[in-house]
Amino acid sequence: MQRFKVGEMVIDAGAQILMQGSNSPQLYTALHGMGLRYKTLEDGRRQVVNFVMPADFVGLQAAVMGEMAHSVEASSNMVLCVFDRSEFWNFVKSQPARAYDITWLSAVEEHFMGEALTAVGQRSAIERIAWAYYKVFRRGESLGLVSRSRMPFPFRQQDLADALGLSLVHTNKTIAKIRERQMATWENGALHVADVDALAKLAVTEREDVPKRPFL
Amino acid sequence: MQRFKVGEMVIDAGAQILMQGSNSPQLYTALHGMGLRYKTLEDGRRQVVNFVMPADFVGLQAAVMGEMAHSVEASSNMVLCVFDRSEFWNFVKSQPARAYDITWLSAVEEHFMGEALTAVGQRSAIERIAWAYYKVFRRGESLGLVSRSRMPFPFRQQDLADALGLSLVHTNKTIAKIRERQMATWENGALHVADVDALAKLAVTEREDVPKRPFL
DNA sequence: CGATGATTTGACGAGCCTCAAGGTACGTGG
DNA sequence: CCACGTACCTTGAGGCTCGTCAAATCATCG
Repeated sequence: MQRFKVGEMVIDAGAQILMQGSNSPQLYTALHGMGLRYKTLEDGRRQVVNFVMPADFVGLQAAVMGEMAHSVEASSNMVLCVFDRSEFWNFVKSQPARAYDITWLSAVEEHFMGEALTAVGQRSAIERIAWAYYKVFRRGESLGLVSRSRMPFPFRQQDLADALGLSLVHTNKTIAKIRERQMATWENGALHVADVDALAKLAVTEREDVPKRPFL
Repeated sequence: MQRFKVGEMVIDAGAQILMQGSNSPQLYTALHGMGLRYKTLEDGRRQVVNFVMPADFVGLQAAVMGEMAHSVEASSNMVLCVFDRSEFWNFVKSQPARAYDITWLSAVEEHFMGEALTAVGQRSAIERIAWAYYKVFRRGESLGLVSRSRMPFPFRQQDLADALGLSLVHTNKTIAKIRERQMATWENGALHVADVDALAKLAVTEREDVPKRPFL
């Protein structure tokens, strides 16, 4: 896989990595830092579709479907591993095992989107936030980002609001409720989870394993 | 592809095809009729994740990830083309072009889920229903199911409500509004679209092409 | 024709959104 | 070092969208 690594890219917080509708010649794997995937409607409303964490693959959609259906931007400073798309694609096409990995990635992503859809469609505000905290935290654990129940979570409340289909104000008040219940706090870009089980219960989720992702 | 066809399966309306959490040895392609994909929470809430239409592939998730993340059931009588999973998988692995198709399918599905998430997360009730109508209708067109602006849509209002994260009652009232606005009607299992452009505008969508899907 | 399931309608209340203002932290320039 | 601007978080008040409850209408079917 290293053969197709073109280089590393360092990105400042707030910078765009990929634009909705674009067809970039590069693919990336996040190495450090976190970011956002989001779609924008014509009238400006924004849906955050997922958070980008280390080991995530970025740009697959453009590679497969021709153009990106969402934008990607950095929320913290990030380091990305850069691949050349055409090279990469030839490689994948010639190696069934790799094609399988790609499908796998896509399926995992789809699986997550289904869960997110369920969260936004069915859960109340407090359940959604508990769900998001829980998901993020479990993901962080599997990536080794958690120490003493704390992990970096360098987003704004507005980002979480846009991810969960809530207003900023209501998100803020709901975060406060979860803090008061002593389940989790989120301050200064760090998420501290005091009671994972309580979170999971409030979120109405069964404790399932975080799906492994092939690392490219 | 035909080599791996094990047979055809005829299913009555209301029957389960796949269960959430199961790991069926079969894969299907829908040939006739329509169905639902949905996830259920422990407390009974249900999120309809997508509608199954002819040419849709069913069971890919279980094939790739080990088990289904959602259930699938028939809403009308259906005819499915049945494949044996293990055979199928060997075949795909040995044929890069087919592997590509599978990846493509998965990517298209992911793309749709992103749109659905955006709809449920950002749009108001009437926008969501307009969006759903619009999506379904365009999809129907591309499948040749539409004649004189009508297409079969054999679902209950409860199904649409669960797809869009709305209550049954509010869905019903919102459907009535769209009917009053003379944009579309939905009665007796058929969707009649009177003004596609008005629907698209109400839905705040740009008119994009329906992604083609490889047929297996 | 009763029984079951889907659609429809009305009344009422709650959850969430919008508007508005104030607070805090941080960086920049005078 | 302080004034000022900016970005983000916090809090309060009021109102609208949407959910819940309830019951009526309608269709299908044994």
